[in-house]
Amino acid sequence: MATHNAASESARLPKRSAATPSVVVGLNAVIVAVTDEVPRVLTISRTDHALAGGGAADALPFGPLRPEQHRTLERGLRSWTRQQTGIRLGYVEQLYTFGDRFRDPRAGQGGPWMISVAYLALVRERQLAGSGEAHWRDWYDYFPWEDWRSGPPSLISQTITPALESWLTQPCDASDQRARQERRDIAFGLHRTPWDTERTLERYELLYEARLVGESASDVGEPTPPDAASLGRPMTLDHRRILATALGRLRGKIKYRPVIFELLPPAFTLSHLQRVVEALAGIRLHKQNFRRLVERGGLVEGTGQYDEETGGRPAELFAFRREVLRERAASGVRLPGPQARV
Amino acid sequence: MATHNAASESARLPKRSAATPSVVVGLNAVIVAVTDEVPRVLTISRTDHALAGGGAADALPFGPLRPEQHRTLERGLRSWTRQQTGIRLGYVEQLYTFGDRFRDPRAGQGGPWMISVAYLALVRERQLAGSGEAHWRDWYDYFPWEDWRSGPPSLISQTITPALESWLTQPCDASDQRARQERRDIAFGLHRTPWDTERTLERYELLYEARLVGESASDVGEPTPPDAASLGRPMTLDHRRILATALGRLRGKIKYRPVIFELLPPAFTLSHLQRVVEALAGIRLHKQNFRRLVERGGLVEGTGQYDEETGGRPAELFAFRREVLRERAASGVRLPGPQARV
DNA sequence: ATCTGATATACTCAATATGAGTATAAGGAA
DNA sequence: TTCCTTATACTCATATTGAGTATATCAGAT
Repeated sequence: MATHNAASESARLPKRSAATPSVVVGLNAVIVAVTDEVPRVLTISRTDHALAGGGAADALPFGPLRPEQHRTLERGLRSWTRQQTGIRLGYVEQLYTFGDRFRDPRAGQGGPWMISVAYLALVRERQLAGSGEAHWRDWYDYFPWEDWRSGPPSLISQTITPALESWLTQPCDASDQRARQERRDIAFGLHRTPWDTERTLERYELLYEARLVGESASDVGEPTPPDAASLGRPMTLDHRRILATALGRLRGKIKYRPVIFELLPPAFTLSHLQRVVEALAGIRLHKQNFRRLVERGGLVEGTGQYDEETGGRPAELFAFRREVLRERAASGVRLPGPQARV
Repeated sequence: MATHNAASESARLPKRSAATPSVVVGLNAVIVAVTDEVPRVLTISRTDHALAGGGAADALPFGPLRPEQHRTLERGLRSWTRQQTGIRLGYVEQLYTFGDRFRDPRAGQGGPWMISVAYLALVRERQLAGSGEAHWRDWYDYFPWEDWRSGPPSLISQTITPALESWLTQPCDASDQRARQERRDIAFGLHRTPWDTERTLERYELLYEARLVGESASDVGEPTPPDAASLGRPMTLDHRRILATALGRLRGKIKYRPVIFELLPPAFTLSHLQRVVEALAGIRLHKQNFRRLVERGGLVEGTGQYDEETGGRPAELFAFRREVLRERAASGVRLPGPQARV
């Protein structure tokens, strides 16, 4: 079940090709797995010359497109990923193409421009090989404000809201202030606005714009802001922005396409399924209703086998029903609003 | 309301930058407007040297990224569009990056590789200036099987289904045959499978793979297939594939984000709104329920003014409620299943 | 004036879906 | 056995949907 672009990519000759300067295309992978109720992303720690002081920072698996080797963008991505992490990707979907913010500091203004095509990949296991610099990390290490499974994170009320308060009042223009306030309320679910699990990118971009995360300062050569340490691990360049995009996309996608099963073994209990969904969505769900949804929706079928390791009554093992791809409609896992833990 | 990447693009230096060959990045725009219940897309007719025989074919507005001029991908796109069509784009969102299928026939194997970043743009008016080769065209000219507003198109039962039947039986392997049949049924809503308005790309790709559309033959240098004339206007290279992607994405998006208002004037009647949604979705909707959905959902508010030109009882003019962006959730126009015309 | 044919808008009603439970079943450990 | 744990079944009020019917208000014909 790869992306739909397997045989569908393109190009077109420019009218004045002689004048067109070259661009380097980078391929980035956000590789996601869920184990032990923790959504993990594969990152690579290596010294980053682009950072002031040459400090180490996490990066996504990355490599430039090599037209002479890679037959397609996606193949190029798979090849780089295998080289750097040892993982053979299964489900892959294109996320977004990022293109204008960073020119490489070493290359200067005359160097080639880089755009990067980011992909989201979902994997089951977490075997790691490759260069040894690759690590699985809890993605809430990068976005601690996104995990509401134990209720609203105190980080939001303690740190983020106050810090944004001063950002709000920066512009003297009253209408700009109102616009900022509205953005903040929508993004962080303040003032009667509900928390929207999918607005991950909006939230990260707001924090970036307010100069609260590490990257926003280092991008312009300023010192690290005071709250940056509590606002998640920083990443190289804009990789955290790419990660935020991936998180939001995945949270949205599990609601209407059965991609969640790409993260699960062939047989699983309904509780296991629910815990994986909750890990990704960052909220708790009502157990009985979740079962009803998933069973009535025909997403799964019982296998007749049982998992005895649950610590209580044994749970039946279920399997994904592939026929659901035909029956369509909302063949994902619908999520209700967040639910506080009892 | 531009895309969320306004200040969010990226790059990363390759490990071995010396060895990295250059790639040319093309920018494509799918510009959509709806007038008189017809969804239209802006295309450019010009002689296409890439086609065998140098025949003319429709193309999407296109231009290569010029790093020295364009500060971002999106700005490059806006600039090319304005040059070629005279249109200043408003709402723009990135669609997909296509990358592997076509190398330019003129450039040969040694030439630069092209990838193209496609965007979807929604506009209100349809003023045209520019080079004079730009035309607004009914997008169902390109996808005649996608318009179900007058019931299931006879094209599907008369032409497509029989033609796919012979494609089905080509592979001798029985399991391949079953897989093809399932793909066909899901894509075209055959055999108790419902018609899914969003599977536009799957449908086009199926027809392409079955060598029924003009492009699939000309891409491999074969003569035009017999049914190609009835299966929609062909386009240059893979532009029709890009268009199919755009159509599917837009059909999906109007269900959960209020982008539809980008296509409407500031004040509109509910019937007008409904006709625009129907034009895009390609299906008819139940009028009373549509009103209820849109009003109860708080998407619009009455202006107190009336349109007297309806031919019946005057209709109130409504305006989009921007506050809905805060209230979120399903702030689009939900679509039920298709409904046959009476 | 009023009838006809439009379209717009209001209201009804059954079927279904959802949110939030309670009740019962089946394991292990004390 | 009792208690604790997790799994699964069932209930029920409320909200949402699909599919109508009923009424309002215009233009133009009779």
